[in-house]
Amino acid sequence: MERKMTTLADRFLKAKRELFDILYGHLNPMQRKAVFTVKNPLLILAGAGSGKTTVLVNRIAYIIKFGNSYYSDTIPYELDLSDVERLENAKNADKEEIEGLLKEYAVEPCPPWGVLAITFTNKAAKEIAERLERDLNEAVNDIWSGTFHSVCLKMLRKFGDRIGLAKSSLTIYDTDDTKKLVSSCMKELNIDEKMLNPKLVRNEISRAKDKLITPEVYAKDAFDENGNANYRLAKIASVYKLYQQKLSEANAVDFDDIIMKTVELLQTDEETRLYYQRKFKYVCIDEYQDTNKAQFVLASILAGGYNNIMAVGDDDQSIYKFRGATIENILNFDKSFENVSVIKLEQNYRSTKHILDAANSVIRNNIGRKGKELWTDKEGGERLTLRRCDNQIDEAKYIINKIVELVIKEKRRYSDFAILCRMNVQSSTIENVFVKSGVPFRMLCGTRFYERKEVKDILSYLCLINNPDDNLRLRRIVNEPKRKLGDTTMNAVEKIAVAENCSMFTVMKNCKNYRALSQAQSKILDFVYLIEGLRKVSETAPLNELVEKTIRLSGYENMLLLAGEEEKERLENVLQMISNAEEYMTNNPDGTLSSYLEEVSLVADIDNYDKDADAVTIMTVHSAKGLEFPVVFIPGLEEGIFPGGQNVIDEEVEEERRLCYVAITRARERLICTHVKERMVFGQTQYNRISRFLEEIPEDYTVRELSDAEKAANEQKAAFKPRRKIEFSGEFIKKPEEPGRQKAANISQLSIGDRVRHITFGEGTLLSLKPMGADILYEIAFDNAGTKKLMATYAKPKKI
DNA sequence: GCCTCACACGTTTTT
DNA sequence: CGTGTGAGGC
Repeated sequence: MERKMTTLADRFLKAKRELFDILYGHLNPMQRKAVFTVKNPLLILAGAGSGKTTVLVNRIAYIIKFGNSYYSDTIPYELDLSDVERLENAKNADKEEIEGLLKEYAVEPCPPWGVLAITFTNKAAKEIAERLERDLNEAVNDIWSGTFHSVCLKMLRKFGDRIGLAKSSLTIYDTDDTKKLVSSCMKELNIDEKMLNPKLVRNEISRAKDKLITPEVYAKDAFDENGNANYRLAKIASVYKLYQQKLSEANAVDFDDIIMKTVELLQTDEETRLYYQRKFKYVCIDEYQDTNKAQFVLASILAGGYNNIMAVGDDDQSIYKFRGATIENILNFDKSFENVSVIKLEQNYRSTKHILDAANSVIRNNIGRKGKELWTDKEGGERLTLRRCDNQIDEAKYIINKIVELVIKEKRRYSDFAILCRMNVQSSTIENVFVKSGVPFRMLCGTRFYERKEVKDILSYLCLINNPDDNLRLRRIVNEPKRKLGDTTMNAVEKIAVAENCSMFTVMKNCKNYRALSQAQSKILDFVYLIEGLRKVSETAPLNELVEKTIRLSGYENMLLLAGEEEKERLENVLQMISNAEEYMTNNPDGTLSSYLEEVSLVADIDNYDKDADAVTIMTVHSAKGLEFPVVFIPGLEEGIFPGGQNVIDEEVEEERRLCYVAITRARERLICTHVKERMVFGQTQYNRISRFLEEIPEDYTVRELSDAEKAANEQKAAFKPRRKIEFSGEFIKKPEEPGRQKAANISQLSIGDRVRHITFGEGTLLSLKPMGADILYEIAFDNAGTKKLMATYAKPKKI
């Protein structure tokens, strides 16, 4: 009897799994494994173009529809032969029928509200939501999916009062606001901005928050073990403390606080923590390589209930280190959680073999990586095109001519092309040439709508109406348009506010009580009445009316009208805000002023990214992540541009190389790389040598296209030395046959364990060496300067 | 309090 | 080479 049951159960499980494989037949075996592995922590290392989003979306849908059916051995206890036969006979049924059948036998399907899906950008969040909706219909609405910041804010809105945040009038400060706040803190502390760059301080504070370092801990860290203060760190610590105090007085949070405060909430308030740990049965995180420490801690707490955490990422595409992302999160995933499975997705469905081989040969030169090799079953394809131009105007012209050529020869659309720049400055030359050429294009790197001064001004009014304690926004607009409320008056107001421990707006409201304000009294009250009046409007009128009244009654519109032609664009932008507000009301009937402000500060790409327009796309490599194009141009492949600026020297180059990898892997069919002989940067002409990244790509994958002048020069040379034609015409740098290795071997006179002396860091011991491109990367433990990674040609350490 | 001129500075970007 | 900011004059 028992034996018969086992057989029946085996047949049942086998038939069920076969049906799942049919249902998910559009995925490859590795992708399917990733979808079906839902219990315990899972790390998916997904290379570029390997179907990462498809896996993520299918996995979430699978969890909701089928729970843990595939790998679960659970069988329905009333199972009989007819069940098994039903499954076995369904093999040839259509997918809808199979799905319905499998749902009947689902093991612990998860309700949508039990799933948390976190992404980095709104773009990604939107894409995932859209693709899920196709599969799950209205069930998507219950899934918590969004960016780290939107998810955290949702929690703070609900439970923020438990850590002392007023929930209703919570204000979000963007990067621009925080810069201003840091500056004003430094002024108050009498720290000379020439001695300590406020931008650096802001960055430092932001990095500290990424690592969950509080002002108190930061202040402690400013002292070494002997109790001596590091002057610089101590100064920054004092700014950090005051900065945080001012944020809290204004009931404001910056972007980093949104994460850090949520962690604080979950760590200190057990009830909240248990509530979310019980709620979220499955936690999924996209772009895991870009997470920082705070986000890692947050994710581990949220997943702490069921331990079903999944992270998708690609260590080779980590390009936000400068913003606090730690690649260690992905490298240490298996150590951070228990019972971890790791699945690698290495089959690329996007690019041709030549493009992939080129990408692989570049990224291979990085040391700190999990090691992954993309492959494709597509053969060959076009080789990469390399082209050297005289200057950046010539470069832009070449690109446009090439586009026109391919449009005619290969019948391509303009929207097939993308130009990926390392720096925004590169795009302005290209833009100018495009305008003249008449080829349609769109720039995706200019100033965004909500970052424009006039738009931020109007938003500041709205913020102040929403939260009168917001001193920063008050100061921004109190004299914009001019109301004769300049620095003298406002400094007086600020002084009183500090003394009375209240907000500046409160002081202004009670200005009759302060003799120091008697002269400006009527002007101050005019402003107070304006804001209070608009506050009343906000309580009853719809949002678009409030925006309109704000623009009119504040005198802002008049100011722009009087400025005439010069400010026409600003006026249009301001008026655009009225229709934006109207649109928001249509999409969010229950929307309030504060929810609108939240959306605006968290959602940056309401931008006019018109997907359907037939135009060439110009953007930075950073913003191209996650996108793909049939034809990609990478201009400016020169040392000093790409790899750029200060990042040419040490380990920073690895991030640049990942960036290059991202750029290359955006291309589906064609990749065209250009570099120039001379480039004007900041009014000075640079003569940069060709990028090391291009030298890392073997010649087999590339074709060098010559300009007419170069062809002529070559023919002349050929007449004398027909056998020794220089392939890289005019180039004096020879490419090693196997990139890097040979030349590297020549420089390397050091071996591991050697004692070395460096010109700035002093003496140390060589820990490791690694050939990189045409150079060697040394890791040296210096006796007095810590462990550093240095390039042999730049650092020139000497053996002692 | 406002305007103008000189000087400084100038990667990458999402939230 | 541009742009934006800040100090100093009016």
